[in-house]
Amino acid sequence: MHHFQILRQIKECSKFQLPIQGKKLHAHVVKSGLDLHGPLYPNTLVDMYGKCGHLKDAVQLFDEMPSRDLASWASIFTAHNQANLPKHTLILFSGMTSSDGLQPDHFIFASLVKACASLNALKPGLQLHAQFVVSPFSDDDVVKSSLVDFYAKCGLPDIASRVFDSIVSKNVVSWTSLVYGYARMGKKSEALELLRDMPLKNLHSWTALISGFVQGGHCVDSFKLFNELRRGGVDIEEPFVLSSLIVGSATLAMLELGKQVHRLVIGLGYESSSYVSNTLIDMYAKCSDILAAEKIFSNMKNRDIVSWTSIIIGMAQHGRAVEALSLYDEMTLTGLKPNEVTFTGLMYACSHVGLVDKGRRLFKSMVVDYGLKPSLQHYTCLVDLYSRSGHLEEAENVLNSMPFKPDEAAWAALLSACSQAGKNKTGVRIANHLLQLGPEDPSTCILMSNIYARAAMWDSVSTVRKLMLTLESKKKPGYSCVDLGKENEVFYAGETTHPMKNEIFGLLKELDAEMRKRGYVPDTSLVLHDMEQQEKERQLFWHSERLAVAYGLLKSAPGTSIRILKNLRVCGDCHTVLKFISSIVSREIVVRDANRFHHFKDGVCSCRDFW
DNA sequence: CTAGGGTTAG
Repeated sequence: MHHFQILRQIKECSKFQLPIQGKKLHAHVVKSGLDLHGPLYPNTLVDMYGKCGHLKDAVQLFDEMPSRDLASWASIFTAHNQANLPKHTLILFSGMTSSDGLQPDHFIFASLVKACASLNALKPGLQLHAQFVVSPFSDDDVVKSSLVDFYAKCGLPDIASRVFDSIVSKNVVSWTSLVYGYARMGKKSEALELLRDMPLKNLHSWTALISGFVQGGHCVDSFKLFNELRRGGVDIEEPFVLSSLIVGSATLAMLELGKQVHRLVIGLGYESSSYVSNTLIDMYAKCSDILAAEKIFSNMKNRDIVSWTSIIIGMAQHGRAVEALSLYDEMTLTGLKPNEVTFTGLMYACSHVGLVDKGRRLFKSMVVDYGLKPSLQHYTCLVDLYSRSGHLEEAENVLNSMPFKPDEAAWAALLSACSQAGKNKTGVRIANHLLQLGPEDPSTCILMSNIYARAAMWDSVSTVRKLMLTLESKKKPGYSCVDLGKENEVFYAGETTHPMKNEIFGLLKELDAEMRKRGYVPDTSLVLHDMEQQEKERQLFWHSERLAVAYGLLKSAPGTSIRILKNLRVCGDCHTVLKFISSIVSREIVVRDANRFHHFKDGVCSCRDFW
């Protein structure tokens, strides 16, 4: 074989992702001693390994190269970008200028800017832009296009637009980058206008707009656009856009909508895409249908770390911690390595069933066995674990020795434990830390106020109560949305204008009487204003989740579960009430609040009263 | 030989 033929074949391997054949050709080159003839083989081979996802081989070859030119560096950068290691791309770049003394060309600039874009690394990106402008390559449209994408991803659509204007021959790639930037920042009309004006658009462009809307939280708009895309008869030849829509359904917590997208996935034949299945697992879990999530998971042929992590977190959030932990055991048996996200789910699971030793071992295993660096969130989970199980000293030790500044959640976990264990002295110390930090969660304030009251520190009590009043005025209005399949109904606290107000009120009153017979005592400690007990109880009575439950009971088919989405956390009293109601009416009530899921059934909640 | 746009878990 002539060497140009071999080169062509290696390139074919990169194009069609055939690493095994590529490896054979590599062996052939080595055996024939051909790599001595020119610099093209190593570069082409590095490129091939990178594009086939064999980063290790690419790096090894790169390291063994006697001399490296700009193309070698460009290939190794692409390999790292593609392996989702953009950070390494930037680290390697400093070696390129320092050890090899090379200056970046347009290929290098484009790869580096892409790395900055996926990292959201504004500062290095700005530096590269400055370097690019004064370089001999400053006219290159591809680099400019990568800069448009970079500014779009960094949330700077106006700068993106200025760079876009400087592109001499704009193509579908540069247009799409800008569309994405506008969509993400909620610049709806600009994004739509741009899409309309595009001389050439493809599925890629539509997907950029739709996913941009989802990521910017404008999920309803993303569905509107998708309908437009369908009406326009665009062929959905790849499932990217479907993943975005599934994320959109999950964000909106609209189960029926998610199911509709799922049916479309099946109809278009994308059930086997692991990206799609992974988003479906998460969507069903977030829409409270954990059984459907399990079903997707168990039907998957090739489960990756995201699939396992999604189902583990789903289980943990739905209060099924034991299953979450045994899924982890099953996962490790298959040889898959957990990552930081997996451990977040596992620690969460442990702390919610009080498995202290297990949680401690997992935390250690994360560092020792897998070389992962725990984040603040992991430490907070650890503090939570120790606090809840009464290991107060250990909890405080973690707080004081962890390599992060503890946040409100971490301090509050310990404070709550102090309060329960009657450790007033420690409690006061923790509360003082919190006061300095400026707590933003009303339930943290309640804890602090109680601790100070027990220590007879009335000045501090009054400081905290003042703080609570300012928090109250900044608070988002609470609402609950009950999902009745075809329709959703939103209720705000104290709402008195609903057409079915009388029926709702009547039902709640009936339930209230029955609950009191069964021993319910309203907990008004969270109602702030100075008013009579009766008035406080009346306030609780009109909390949005109760209105939503009553409406759900009136409108839904007997025996079905009632699904409610709440934008804030469920208050302690409503939590008690929902437990009572679930047993009085023998119905399952599933509430997704700002933090987690609560499955109320037969008078108990899956969260075991801790949330 | 080498570069730029759209998808997943906290």
